[in-house]
Amino acid sequence: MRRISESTISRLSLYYRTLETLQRENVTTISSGELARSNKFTPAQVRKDLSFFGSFGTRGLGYPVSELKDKIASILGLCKTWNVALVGVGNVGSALVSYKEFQRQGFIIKKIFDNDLRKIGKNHKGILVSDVKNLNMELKENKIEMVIIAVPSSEAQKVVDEVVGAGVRTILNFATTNLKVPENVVLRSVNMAMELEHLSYALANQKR
Amino acid sequence: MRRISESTISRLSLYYRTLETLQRENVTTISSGELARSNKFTPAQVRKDLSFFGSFGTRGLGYPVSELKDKIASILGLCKTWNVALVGVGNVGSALVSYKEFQRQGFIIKKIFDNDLRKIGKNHKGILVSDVKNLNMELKENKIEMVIIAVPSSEAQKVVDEVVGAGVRTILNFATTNLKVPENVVLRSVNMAMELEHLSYALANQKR
DNA sequence: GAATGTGAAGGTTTTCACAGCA
DNA sequence: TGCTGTGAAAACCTTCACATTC
Repeated sequence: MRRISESTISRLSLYYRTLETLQRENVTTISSGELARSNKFTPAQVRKDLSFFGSFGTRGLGYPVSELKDKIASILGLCKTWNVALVGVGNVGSALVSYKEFQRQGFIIKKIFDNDLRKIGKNHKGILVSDVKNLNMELKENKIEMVIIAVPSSEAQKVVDEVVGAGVRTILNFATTNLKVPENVVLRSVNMAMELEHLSYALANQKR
Repeated sequence: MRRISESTISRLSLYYRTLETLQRENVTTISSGELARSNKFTPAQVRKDLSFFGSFGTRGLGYPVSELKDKIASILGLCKTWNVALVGVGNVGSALVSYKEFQRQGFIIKKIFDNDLRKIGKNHKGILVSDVKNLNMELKENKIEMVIIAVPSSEAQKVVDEVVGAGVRTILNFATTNLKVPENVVLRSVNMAMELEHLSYALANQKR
């Protein structure tokens, strides 16, 4: 299969969300045009995106909401569950543990790590906080497939290196740093600073 | 000026971060090649990006670190400060208030709104929490330029409509919904669910 | 000699436009 | 008739390559 672009995946996420809503409203069929409108894309875009994965629609009619939703779920890997570990239980880490979307998407937080002695050994919303010193060993033992980095920027690269060393190949990063990972590791960063800079640019260049 | 692409703005953010580091290390000059290497871009890309805004380098030498940093800051609007309001002080909102990067980028949280009577009227890290009922009036009175939406998804569109109604044209959204805004409003969403779906896709399609 | 700044070339993504099917 | 699925065209973004400048 041809390599699928990042933007296509992002849009699939959005289609998925729209389809969830439609399903709740008992809509059974939707056209590329309507699906496009609710996300400000073009109908052709929607059809192209979907066409990379097969043909799910009926000519003259549109797409079956529930089937398409399931199909996208399977493309995005939302049917499976993944073993996740969180490193760092500060403000961000803490918010993440209570973030329901996580579970809903099949990301199960199995382990939490921190370096703060006051936190280690205690329970955090039902999950025991382990010493970050045992990271490597425990990641392997618990078959962790993804790690969330929510430590201060200054520590982030060190943690990433250990995580990669333990064989984890998918990382979600919340630190504001340029992290280096080998080719075969997927790293996505939720870079608030960058979002802010986009907004700042928009604000500064707004037509009045 | 030709419209600047989103990706160029994202990269400027990253260059900016690199330049900050270099300045701390007392490096005075940097070539497009070095700037590229530290972010996994190409030298040509760096030069193109910068060329949209002027010519800041010296042929045969490179770019002056401190000047280039300031120049990018001014492009991204980081020299100015913006009046910001936060709507919703749950897990996310709360984490945002303590997020230092915010202030550093010139986003000053002037107002916090919530609909929870237990929170209204109380102080939250030095900022008084107001009733979301007074949103429209208070946004105008305080000359708020940007609003952060950190309310449950079900409420988000309602809040956005009010915010837009009050004349705010820049919104940072943390709710997991497709929000609708008029053409002239800049909306950026920090969509965790989307990030997760990218990772989920990566995990599901990882070559073993 | 070394590195910028930039047209032109090369890629990738998006949109167009229409054949094909319900 | 109405809407999908898809090659082809257009738009957009990235890289190349070199003239230009220090």
